[in-house]
Amino acid sequence: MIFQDSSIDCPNNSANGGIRFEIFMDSKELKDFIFHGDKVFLPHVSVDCVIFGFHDNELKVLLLKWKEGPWCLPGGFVKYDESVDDSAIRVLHERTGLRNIFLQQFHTFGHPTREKGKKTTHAKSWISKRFISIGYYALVEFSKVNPHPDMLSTECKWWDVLKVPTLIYDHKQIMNRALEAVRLDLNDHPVGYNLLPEKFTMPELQCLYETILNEKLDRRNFQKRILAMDFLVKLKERKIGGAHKAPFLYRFDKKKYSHALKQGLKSNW
Amino acid sequence: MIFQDSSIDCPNNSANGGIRFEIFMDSKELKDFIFHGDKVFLPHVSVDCVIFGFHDNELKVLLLKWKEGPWCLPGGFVKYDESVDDSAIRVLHERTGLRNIFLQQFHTFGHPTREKGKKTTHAKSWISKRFISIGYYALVEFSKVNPHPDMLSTECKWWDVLKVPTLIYDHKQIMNRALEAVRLDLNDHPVGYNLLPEKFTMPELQCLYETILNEKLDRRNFQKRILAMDFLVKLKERKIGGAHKAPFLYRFDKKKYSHALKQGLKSNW
DNA sequence: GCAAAAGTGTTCTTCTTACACCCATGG
DNA sequence: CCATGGGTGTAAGAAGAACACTTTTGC
Repeated sequence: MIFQDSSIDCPNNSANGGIRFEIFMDSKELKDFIFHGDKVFLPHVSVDCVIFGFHDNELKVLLLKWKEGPWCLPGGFVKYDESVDDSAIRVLHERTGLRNIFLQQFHTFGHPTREKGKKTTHAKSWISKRFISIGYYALVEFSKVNPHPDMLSTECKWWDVLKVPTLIYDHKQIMNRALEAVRLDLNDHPVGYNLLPEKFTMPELQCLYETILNEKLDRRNFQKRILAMDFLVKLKERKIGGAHKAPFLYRFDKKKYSHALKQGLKSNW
Repeated sequence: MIFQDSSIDCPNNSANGGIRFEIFMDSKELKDFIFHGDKVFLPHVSVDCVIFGFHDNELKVLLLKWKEGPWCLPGGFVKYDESVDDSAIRVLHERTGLRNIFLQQFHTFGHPTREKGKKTTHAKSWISKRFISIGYYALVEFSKVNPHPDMLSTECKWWDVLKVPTLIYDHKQIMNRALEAVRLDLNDHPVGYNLLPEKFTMPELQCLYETILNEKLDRRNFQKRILAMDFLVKLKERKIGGAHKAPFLYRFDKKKYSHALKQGLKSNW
């Protein structure tokens, strides 16, 4: 897994202050990109990011809508001197404004017909050629994201993973594969730090797990198991305001959480 | 995982009859490859294969030795109309003579300095440029392999994974990552079909697992657990000729084995 | 006061681990 | 005959699954 610094903290994520969206805004830059992008980016290699968030008890995925076109995953290209991981980090920052995101490479998609129906209006451009795409998934805190379309898109918004529309090329497969990867990773890595607010309740955490797994879990067993993993701190406070009995708040123990992330856990949901 | 046809059987693997090693043999072809390979292959993308075999109670890995150079993993490039998986399949066939091999993509390596010390005798050639490499591992039956160097190499031979020499670039890391991937896959996939002869004994299978995991396992518990997975068939015969009590022979139940491969198992070694 | 959600422990079952004795074979 | 490896089963411990009652709150 990748963290953009050694801490799991995200000190620069709050609000949008100081974030430079390094994207091309006008059509001159778009033309430059299409006709001269190969001066900057490696040909034939792209990065696609499946960005997951959690909101309203739904697992969300951030999608872009192409101008007069279908929806797709946020993606990008690899600069000549940039690592592939850094490309994914850059894409994530450009689309969400976030840094220090939990990012994981899960598969590389390289079938020659994966971009079926690719339009060839600029057939000679590097961009109309075949691309091999390296898939990453990210887990981000929904409320901190400022969705931002790229120069090819008009819209950038969250979709419920259960209701995503038709996606371009093989992007639906990529998304499903990312989901599988997240579910598998749930077995040996703690999840939640980047998906939940700082303080959260046990039922909220359980709902997150249930949503990712798309399956109901037993309340008592869930609590026992999560607490046994020993990376939560139970707070004195309860969440007030909701109907019904006020649940306790918890937060992650950053140190233990990081350790569990690196170390791995033995658990099967 | 990838099988080159729907069966896990390897009917074409025995001996070398009819295998066409599609490699370049003389220096004209080598020159063609260096200066015009980019007409055939995608630039900047390569495939590296970590080919594991099992022999003499050792986990082996197939390595190539470059002319006047270090050892490296067998690798190759992706043809313009070829899927990345097929490139790996092609590399495997060219180096081992085998088809229908168990092949698994495990990670893509894309750091810009991963090929540290890359020689630039043909600095203008596509081949001296930066490459992003897609890692595959393969599990093959040692005795059926006919190691075959490629046009850049003088030697192709098996090494004990515990004794591999210094490898070029980041190939040692790639190998170690492949080992991790195999060990993880051991948790939810049966292993052995492509590593052991058709008939084998329980101690042999256990030795395979112990070698992969680099850890001793309890004889009785191993047997219970493996048999509970229900993809072995116990034969009436025993293995004769060895010293000591003759152990029973087993074979894989092809149907159940394939099913377990697709379905996954729940097990933690 | 009632419906809906949250707090909390115990039992049963299953899986995992640890462990020992007898048997066959070659030298 | 003995050293070595192989065949086999059981008992204890750990982990997972199933499960119920009481409390709090808003309406």
